[in-house]
Amino acid sequence: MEKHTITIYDVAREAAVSMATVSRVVNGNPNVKPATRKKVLEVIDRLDYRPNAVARGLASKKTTTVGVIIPDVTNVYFSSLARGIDDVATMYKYNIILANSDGNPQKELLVLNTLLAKQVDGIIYMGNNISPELRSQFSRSKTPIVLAGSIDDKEEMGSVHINYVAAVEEAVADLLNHGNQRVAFISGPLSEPINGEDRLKGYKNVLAKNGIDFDPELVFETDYSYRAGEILWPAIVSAGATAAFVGDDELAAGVLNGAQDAGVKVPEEFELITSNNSKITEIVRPKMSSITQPLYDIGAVSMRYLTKMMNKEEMTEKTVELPYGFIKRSTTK
Amino acid sequence: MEKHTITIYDVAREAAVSMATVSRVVNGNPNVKPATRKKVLEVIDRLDYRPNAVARGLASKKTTTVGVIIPDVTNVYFSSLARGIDDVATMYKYNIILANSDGNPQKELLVLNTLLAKQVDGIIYMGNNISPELRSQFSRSKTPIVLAGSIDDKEEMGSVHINYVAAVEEAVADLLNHGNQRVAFISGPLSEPINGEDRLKGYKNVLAKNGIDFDPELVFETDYSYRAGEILWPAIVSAGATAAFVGDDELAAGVLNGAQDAGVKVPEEFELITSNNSKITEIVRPKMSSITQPLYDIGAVSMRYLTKMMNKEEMTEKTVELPYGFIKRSTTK
DNA sequence: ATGAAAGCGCTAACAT
DNA sequence: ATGTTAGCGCTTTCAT
Repeated sequence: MEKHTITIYDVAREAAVSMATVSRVVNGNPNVKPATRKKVLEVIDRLDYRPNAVARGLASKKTTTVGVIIPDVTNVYFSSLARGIDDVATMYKYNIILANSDGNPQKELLVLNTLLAKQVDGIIYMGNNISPELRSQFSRSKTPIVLAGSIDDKEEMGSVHINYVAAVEEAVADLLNHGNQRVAFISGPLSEPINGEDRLKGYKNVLAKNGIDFDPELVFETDYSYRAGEILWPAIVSAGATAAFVGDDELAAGVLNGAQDAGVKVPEEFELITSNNSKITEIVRPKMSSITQPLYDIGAVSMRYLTKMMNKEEMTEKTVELPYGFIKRSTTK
Repeated sequence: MEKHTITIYDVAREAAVSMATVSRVVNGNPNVKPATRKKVLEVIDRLDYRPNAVARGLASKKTTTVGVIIPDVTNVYFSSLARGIDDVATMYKYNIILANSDGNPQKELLVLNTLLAKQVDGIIYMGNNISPELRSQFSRSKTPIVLAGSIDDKEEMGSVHINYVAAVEEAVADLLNHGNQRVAFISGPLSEPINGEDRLKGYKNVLAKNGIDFDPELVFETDYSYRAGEILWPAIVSAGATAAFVGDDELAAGVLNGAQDAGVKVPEEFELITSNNSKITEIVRPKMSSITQPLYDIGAVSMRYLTKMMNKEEMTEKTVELPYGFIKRSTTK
């Protein structure tokens, strides 16, 4: 005999109460006499009853799960955010559905749709380029959404991140102060607002502040891989750069090793500052100086922000800006 | 006026058919006249109808989501597996609920329960130490489970991984062939079967095969962090080791840098082989020789295996063993 | 090929 | 404090 899955009904029958009462004790509703609560709890335990979250979700219209759109879990930058997200999600009794998008607009759209179909209570989006279609889908859906570690150039959506403009200004200023006249700006796609808007703006700002002309030859647009950085050295040399700001750690590690493999002394002959202070910065030699971002916290705060939205609390600010820092290691003088 | 969410009922009414028919076209049931199918599809499009996956799940008892228990997404080893899992999950129309456990038995139990409450169709477990309680919960539940990149010393559950014993044998044999008489065995907790059983067995096997006595002083049990490796050097020196097999890449990077920071020439004075061939192996200098494991594939195959279990297909083997390899870089002669 | 109707397991008024 | 009952939105026999 196949023993059927036991339901709230079974518990009610065994405990000689109504389903409503069982539901109340399961949900911690205070309107239950201690004696009955105890009785119900015993039956639940005896029958090893586990509430069916799907049925619950259908009846209550809340699934206690949130969707997380991530470019690639394999990338420490994103996985650090994801960890922060999951930890506070757990804290608030939520689970996360994690979906990789590769930053591909098509996949993002697809993923968003299945997430909405699954009735997630909220969504956290990571990615640096919100396509127009995605944006319109976002605004059309009434599901709360927050951007983690990403910026919305249109500033329409809730988001948490650091002040990238100011962080880069500070980093490049340091390089300038060491006497470098030609500082390279190395980043991922400039089409991504975080690079093309914020970081580049910070770079131009300090240059202007120091009376140095902006030279397009010093900006290197590439992809985020280690390899991309490694092969960049010849180009950097011919541009005459003596220092560089790099927008990604893996990329920076590539640049660093590329330079050293070419016999260049770091930081004596070439200085470098990277952006994310991930583990890699301490694993390479010399260890890399870096802007510090509270990655875990960005994820955690994003999720916390989302819980507030899901509770329909009033949000004072659309954007929450977390503090960044700067750690000097050995790739800068 | 609040416009209510549109349901299958709305579509049925607008298309002048029954809900059953709408359900059929949505689910690709062939028993629908092309004309009606077309009509329904048009209405679906016009109304922008999206099937509610929760309701579907309740009615069909399948949620098309699988749970993934992961020690820490932030660790590339695991995130690589996760990526493989997600990719094939997507391929088969599943989503994954990702939950971090920190390898903590308590959390694992908690997570497993909420996963089961959410009625996931299957579970993929990563972790190196299945507690007795967890094991009993696993076997009690009728939800399919597979272990990814983990071994089950009891061999009761489906799992996919490489042959750790053989891989270590080969790695250490190489070190021995280079004339090293004292090869250190450095790994995470020996309480984890993958270390204490498999890897250590491989280590002992080659030693025996080469007529070398096993010396407990040469086995270093520590945790998986970079830092743990970095501070290990003095101990390695006093044990008189001239080479080492290391069970984790971050740990290995630490050992490598610790040695070099102490002025030791690698590989001339000290050789090292690591285990996971993650990005880190190429980022440190010298680049590390490593056992190669198809991490992404292990994840992918695990998920594929799970889909088969969920379809109740007959599995010939409980365990699927993927091929490992070996890549010589510059930390070995 | 299509429809009618009975659930799936639970929550949330509403009533008592 | 507790019970009754009507859904939640869909799938799935069973008829026709």
